[in-house]
Amino acid sequence: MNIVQLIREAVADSIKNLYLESDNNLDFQINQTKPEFEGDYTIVLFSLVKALKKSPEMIGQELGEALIKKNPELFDTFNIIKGFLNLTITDAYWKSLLLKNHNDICFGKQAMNGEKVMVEYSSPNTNKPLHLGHLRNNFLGWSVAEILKASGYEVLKSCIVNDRGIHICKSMIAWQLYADGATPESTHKKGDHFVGDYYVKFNDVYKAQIAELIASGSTEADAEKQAPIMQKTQQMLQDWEAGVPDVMQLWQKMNGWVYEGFDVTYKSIGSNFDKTYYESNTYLLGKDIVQEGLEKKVFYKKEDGSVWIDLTADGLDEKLVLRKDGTSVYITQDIGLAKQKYDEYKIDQSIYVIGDEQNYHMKVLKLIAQKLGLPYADDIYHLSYGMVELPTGKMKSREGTVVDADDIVAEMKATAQQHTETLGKVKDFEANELIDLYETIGLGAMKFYLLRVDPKKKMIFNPEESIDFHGFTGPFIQYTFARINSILRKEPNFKATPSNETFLKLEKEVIYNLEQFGGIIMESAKTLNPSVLANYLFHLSKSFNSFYTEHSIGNAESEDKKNLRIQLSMMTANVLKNGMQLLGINVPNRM
RNA sequence: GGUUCGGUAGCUCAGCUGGAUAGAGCAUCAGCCUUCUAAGCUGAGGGUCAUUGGUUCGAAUCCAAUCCGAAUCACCA
Repeated sequence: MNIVQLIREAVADSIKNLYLESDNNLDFQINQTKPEFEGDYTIVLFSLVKALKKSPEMIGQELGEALIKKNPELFDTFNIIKGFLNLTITDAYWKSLLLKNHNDICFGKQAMNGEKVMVEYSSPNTNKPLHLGHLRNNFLGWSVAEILKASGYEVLKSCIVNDRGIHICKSMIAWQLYADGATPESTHKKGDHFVGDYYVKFNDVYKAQIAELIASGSTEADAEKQAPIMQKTQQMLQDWEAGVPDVMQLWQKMNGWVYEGFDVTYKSIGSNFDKTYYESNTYLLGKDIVQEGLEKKVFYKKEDGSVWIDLTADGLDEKLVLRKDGTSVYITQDIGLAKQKYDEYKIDQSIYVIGDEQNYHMKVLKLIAQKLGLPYADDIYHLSYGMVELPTGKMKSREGTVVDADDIVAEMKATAQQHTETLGKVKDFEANELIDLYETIGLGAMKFYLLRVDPKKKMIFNPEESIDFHGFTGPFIQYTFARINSILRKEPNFKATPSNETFLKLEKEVIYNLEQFGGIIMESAKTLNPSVLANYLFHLSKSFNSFYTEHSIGNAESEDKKNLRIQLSMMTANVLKNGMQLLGINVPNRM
C-alpha cells in the first residue's frame, strides 16, 4: 500500500473516532505539501467544515493530535495553516521503506490480476515505409503494453497489417509499368522504401493524367475515375480478389520486399508483436455477423441489397455495413476481427492504438458491437492519439514532407554520436560498446520525445531543431542513471544496514519521490498515458541530481550517512531503469 | 452545418476528480568543474491560464455562451 492510501485510511479512521458514529465516509483531499510549507502531505480541511460544523483550525488541531497519537510510526508532526493540515511523515517510515525496497527490482510493480488485455498498434500499410507518425504509434503501443504488464495485466501485443486493397495495387501497377524489372537488390534500396517510391510514382502519373483529362474537357470527378492508370488499378484489385495468379504473385513479391524492410525498422526501434493479423486474411470476416445483425433487426437491407445500420438516434449517421455486391467494408472487417481476437484469446479488454482521425470510426465500431449485443462490446477501447505535425502543418506523403522513420532514427543515432564525441568521455569504450551507446541514447531521446506529451494531444515536431539532449529528455535521465552507476561500481560489496541518521532536505526529497513510483505506474495504466511516467522519471532525476551535487555519497560525513545515501542511489537507479523500460527505453551503465 | 478534441511564458509542454503565491524544459541573462561523470547544479527575467458571464468560502480546473484552431461526418482503408 502506498503512503497516500495509508494516510487516507488513518485520516478516515480518526475522523470517524472523533466525530462520527455512523459509517458514512466524508470526502477529503490529500495533496503533496507545497515546498513553501513544512510537511510532506496535506489534508485539505474545507470539505469537512460543513459536515462537522466546526472551524477548520479546530478540526485540524483535533485531527492532527489524534493522527499522531494513533499512528506514531507514521506521523511525526503537524501544522495548520488556514484550512490546510500539513503532516510530516516520520524518518523511521521513510528509512524502513528505503531499507526494504532499495534493492528490489520489482518495486512499484503489481501482482498479476488475472485479466488479459490485447493492445493493437502499429498497423502499417504495405505500400510505403513507416514515418514519424508510426513511430509515435509504435512507442505508445509498446509502452502502454509494458505499463499494463507492470500493473498486473497479462498483455498481448498485436498488429494488423493492411496488406491489400486499392492502395496496395497502386504501387503494384506503378512497378509493373515503370520499374522495368528493378528490385530492392538491384537498386540497393530497402524494400519498403523501394515499394514506397512506386506508390509516389503512381500518384505523380495519376495527377498528370487527371490534369490532362481536365484540360481536354473532363470534369474533375470524371477525370479521377477515367484516368487510365486508375482504371488499371481498379482492374488489378478485381483480379486480386479473383485470385489471378500473376497478380497474386506480384502482390506476394512486393509485400515480401516491404516486410523485409519493416523487419529492419522494427528491429532498429525495438518493437515486436505477439500476434500479427493480415488484412488479406481478415477482410472477409464479419459477414456472418452482418447476417446475425439482420436477423436481430439491428441492421436493415435497402432495396439495392446493401445493408445498413441507423445510428441517428445516437447522434451519428446511417452507416453502410455491407455493399450491394455483398462485399464487406472497413467497419465490417473490424467487427469481424474484434470477434476473432476475442474468440481466439478470450481477452478481457481490447485496446486499439489508432490516430484520432479515426475517432468517429471507432465510436461506430463500438456502438455496432454494443447494439449487436456482442459480449466484448464494452471492452473495446480506442486509445486515440494526436497526429505528429510539422511546423508547416500536416505531413503529406504525396508532397514529400513526410519524416521517414528510418531517417529520423539514423539521424538521432548520429546526433548522439556527435554529442558524445564532443564531450569526450568515452575514450576507453570498445567499438561495439560505442555503437550500443549511440543507439541507446539516440533512440532514448527519440522515444522520450514522443512519449513525454499527452498521447491524445497532437504534437509538433520541428526537424530543424533536432531533438534535445538536455533538460526534459531521455538522455538526461539516462545520464542520471549512468552517474549513479559510476558510484555504485565503486561499492561492489555494499550491504545495507538500518540507519540512525535523519534525512536532510534533499535526501528526503529523493525518497519522497521514489515512494510514488507504484502509484505512478497505476495512474499511467489507468489513463493509458505513458507521459505521466515520463514526467515522473524526469522529476525524480532532477531531485536526485540536486541531491548529488550538494552531498557526497562516496565520501559522506559518516559511514551511516554513506550507507543511507547508497541505499537512496540504488533505489533511484532501480526505479529509473525500470521506469524507462516501461517507456521502451534502455539506460546505459556508462555514458 | 452536426459531432469530437484542443487554446496555459517567445517556443514545446505539465497542471484540469475545484484548494495555499500557476510549474518544467528550451531559448535569454548571471553564477558553479584540483574532490563521486558539468548530457549536471544554483539563480534571474518572462503569464489577462483565448474572451465573457455563472456556480462557491475558493476556479487554469466545473457550467454556459462567444472567438480561434484541428479532426471527422465515403459503397477508401
